[in-house]
Amino acid sequence: MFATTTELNPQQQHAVHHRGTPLLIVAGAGTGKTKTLAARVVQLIEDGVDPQRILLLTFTRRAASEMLHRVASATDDRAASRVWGGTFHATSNRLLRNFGQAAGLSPNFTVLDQADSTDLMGMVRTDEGFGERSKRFPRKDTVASIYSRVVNSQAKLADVLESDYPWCADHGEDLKVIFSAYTARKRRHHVLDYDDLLLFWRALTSAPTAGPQMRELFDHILIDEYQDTNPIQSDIIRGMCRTADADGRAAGDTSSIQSKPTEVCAVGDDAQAIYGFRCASVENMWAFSEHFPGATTVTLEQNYRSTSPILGVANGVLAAAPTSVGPTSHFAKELWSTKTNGQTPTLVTHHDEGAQSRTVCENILDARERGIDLRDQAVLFRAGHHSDGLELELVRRDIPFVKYGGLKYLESAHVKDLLSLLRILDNPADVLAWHRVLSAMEGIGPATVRRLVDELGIDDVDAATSAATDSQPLAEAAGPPETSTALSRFIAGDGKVPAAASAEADELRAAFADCLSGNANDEVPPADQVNRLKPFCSLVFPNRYDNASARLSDIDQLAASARAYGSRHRFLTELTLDPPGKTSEQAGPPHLDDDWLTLSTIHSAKGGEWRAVHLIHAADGNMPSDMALGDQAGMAEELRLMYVALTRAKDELTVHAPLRFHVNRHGRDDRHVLAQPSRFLDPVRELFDESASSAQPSDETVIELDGVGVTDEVDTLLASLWD
DNA sequence: CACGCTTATATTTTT
DNA sequence: TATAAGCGTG
Repeated sequence: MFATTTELNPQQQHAVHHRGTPLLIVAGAGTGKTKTLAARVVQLIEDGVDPQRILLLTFTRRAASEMLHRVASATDDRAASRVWGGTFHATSNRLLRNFGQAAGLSPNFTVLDQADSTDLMGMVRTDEGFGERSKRFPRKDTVASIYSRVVNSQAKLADVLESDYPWCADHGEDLKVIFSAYTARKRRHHVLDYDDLLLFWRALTSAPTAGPQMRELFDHILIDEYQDTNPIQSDIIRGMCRTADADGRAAGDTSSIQSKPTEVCAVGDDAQAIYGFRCASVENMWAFSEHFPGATTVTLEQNYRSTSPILGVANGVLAAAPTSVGPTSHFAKELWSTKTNGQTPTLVTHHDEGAQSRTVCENILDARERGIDLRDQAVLFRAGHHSDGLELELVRRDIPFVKYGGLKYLESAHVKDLLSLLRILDNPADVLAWHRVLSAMEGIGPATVRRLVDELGIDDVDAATSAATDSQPLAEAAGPPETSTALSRFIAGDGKVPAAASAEADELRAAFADCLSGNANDEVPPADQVNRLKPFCSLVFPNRYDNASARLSDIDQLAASARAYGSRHRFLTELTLDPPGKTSEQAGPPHLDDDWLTLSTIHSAKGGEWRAVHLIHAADGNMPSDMALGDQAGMAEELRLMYVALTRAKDELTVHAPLRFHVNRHGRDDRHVLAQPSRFLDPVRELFDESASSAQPSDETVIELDGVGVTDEVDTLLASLWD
């Protein structure tokens, strides 16, 4: 018997043992959701279900590994490792390697991450000549996000433009051109973006042979964070389920025994739906019993995480939502806790951001004095850049931290440079990667790149990849190098480069050759390839970047992480599907004492919990973000974001609200805006201990303050001249 | 044709 | 800050 099963409360037990009909677990924050889900998997295994036939879909890799870790410690490691666990995207990647051929996909397809697909969109944008239009054309990021929104919401471009991008409405026709060129290019080069992973998976579930085969794979499908799935993901789940009357004999197959229906178990909390911007729709959860007839619902309401005072604030925020906000939750539940004694949460208002940073640092050190390690504390915020000021202060005080969310180091230019080198080796038809690498060299610009791509036949996809595909159907490793003519021709010296680039090009040719020098079954270890490519970087970086040496040492870090992988292809794929969530920028690599503070966006903090939580920038304008004002659905999501943040705290909760902050993130101007603490806190203000920060505004701010004051005065004077 | 300069402009969250 | 677009120089 699973040891902790006995520690489960009746509702949790019910969720673990329920069989026979689809199950929806409505699990409030901190109600032991992870524990319950893990216990259910353990129970399934103990009941004799083949672990391999269990699919556990989670929102992040972190969530999957935590859950499977628990499973492993309750059963045995081998069983746990055979469970299919991971994100929708990672699982799709795995399935498409095997079943993708039914959809005409090469098993060696490359996955583009967000930045890659944005870059590709940018290439298409310029190639299609949208640079020189009379009207200013949307930037590549905007184009890419419109595209993704259209795909994920499955809505018409015109409707998306009207509702979400009104300022781009004029470019509807042009966008169509770009989108189809973008799609054509992806197909041509056997490349999939994140959205494709979902689309292809869904399409395959309704393919005549692959569909039934995939449905045969799993007997149990468990989905975590169901409130944050989008319509495509919902289709996928349904498409992966055997129902009583589908497939089986109906499809005319030979087996005389009809397989039992697949059992689905979804877990979620609609009060914590915070991914609407990614087209997640809580409606999936609300419609669960329509999508899965005969479904049973179990509600978990006992909160094991937070003290009553903290829970009181969180419940209050949710219950007393302002009328401008629509309904926040459809499932009735009231969280309660047995941890009835606890500190009253604190709300601190600050004069400005600098004062907030200093106070937070002091609070953190204070809490540590009281016995709360840094690792038990987190600072949460709405947007990645909200921690900028605090990070400086933390570094100044030598407080180690790790930041989750915001810009990741994989997205920094120099890391992408190196990954592009690997990607060329992996898929010599990857024009995007070639483009990046070639133009990094001295004296090579857009025109030369075009010429080289042409001369080397990089864009000549059939020649470059078909050989690889034919020779290694379904194999794990990438195609043998000698068949990829573009790359081998480059190595052999084809492709004239300008004199200024010849040394760099020679180094690159040699490095590529060395990286490919292993034989087909025994590739050069990926870490060694990274190291071999480094000299090229040291030639090229100084022209490209100011701080070349710092960036070069990041390459070493990359080599270190490559060490964990046996093949380059796997390394690249894992990296795009499961990018390390941490930012590289740290206050020194986690100090000797191995204790560090967590900084995180609220989105990335989902599922986390800490003894002390410091929520910063909780001022109107930031929370809710003023971009959501006027949009009911958006406001509701902002409120749930607040709820998620508050419910991360176990023992101590401090909410900080600076009353002045910059209007523009990158603003070189001194413009500030005055704000109130978040309106979401208004109904629960009496549940807080309120105080005004004693920290003085920083010197710079005083100057800025004067500046603003003086400007106002002058402007008023001027205005009086013509009014 | 590359590259270094100048200008205007945007707005958040992530697999 | 970073991206896009335009312009002048070599």
